[in-house]
Amino acid sequence: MRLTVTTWNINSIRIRLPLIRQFLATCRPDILCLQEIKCRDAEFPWNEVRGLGFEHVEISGQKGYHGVAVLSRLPLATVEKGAFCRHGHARHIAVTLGADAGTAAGVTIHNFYVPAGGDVPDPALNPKFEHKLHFMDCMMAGPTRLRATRAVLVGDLNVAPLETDVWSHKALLSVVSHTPVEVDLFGRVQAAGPWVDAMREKFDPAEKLFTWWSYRSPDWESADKGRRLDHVWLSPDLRDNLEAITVHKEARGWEKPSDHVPVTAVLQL
DNA sequence: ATGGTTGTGGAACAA
Repeated sequence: MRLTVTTWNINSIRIRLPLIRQFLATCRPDILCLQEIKCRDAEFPWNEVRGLGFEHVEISGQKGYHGVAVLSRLPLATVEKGAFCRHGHARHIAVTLGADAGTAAGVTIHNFYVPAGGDVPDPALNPKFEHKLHFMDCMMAGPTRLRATRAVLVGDLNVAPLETDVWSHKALLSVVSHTPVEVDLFGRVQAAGPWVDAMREKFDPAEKLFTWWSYRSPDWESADKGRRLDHVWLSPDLRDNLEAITVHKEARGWEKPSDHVPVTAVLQL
């Protein structure tokens, strides 16, 4: 069977429902992982989301900020949330597909929203940056250490690791998301799985590849000062099951867009 | 070096 997984930082699910509908008109993933839903569980548009065809919905929400959700057409067996974050932010949810999910049964999907880290790239001066590093430390080696077998890890990881993951490597060396300390730690988190960078399996690492363009640039497309902050990682046993990756860049140009675009992985299981 | 925009919630904060 084919398993299709999309990750999308939606930047408020309540005002972005029309955009999700627009996306689903051309791409109908089995699993849609959302970040920055920005609502409490009770404020989540449950009925609308079920109306979109996702019968199985798990969310970790909080008031106003952050928040992650997994929307699934396939049955889920287990759900975990709340790990990795010292401050109790809603930044992670993991699901395992149920025994009745065909050959995808037992696959685990981690959905992450790693802290952005503020503006100053110095953990001694900026608590948000220190928290970002701590969060990644927990992903790598914490008590809730990830087990990378039959697993997919997606989300807004808020790090652009490669020189080609930013519009200008030189210009962004001291900009949070692309600093050497973050990139180094990001690499160690990836190696700890170990995890396969699925996007770079399909897109030449020598080519620029972005998933986010700031709102603060009205001419985002012509300026093209993007970054690859959103990621799809696979456990190594699933590397050969990866059929395709799509970066839905067109979504950045839709009406009232998120600043992030969806990324979709197709696995043949 | 600065400022540029968006969302929540109704000021200030996060991104």
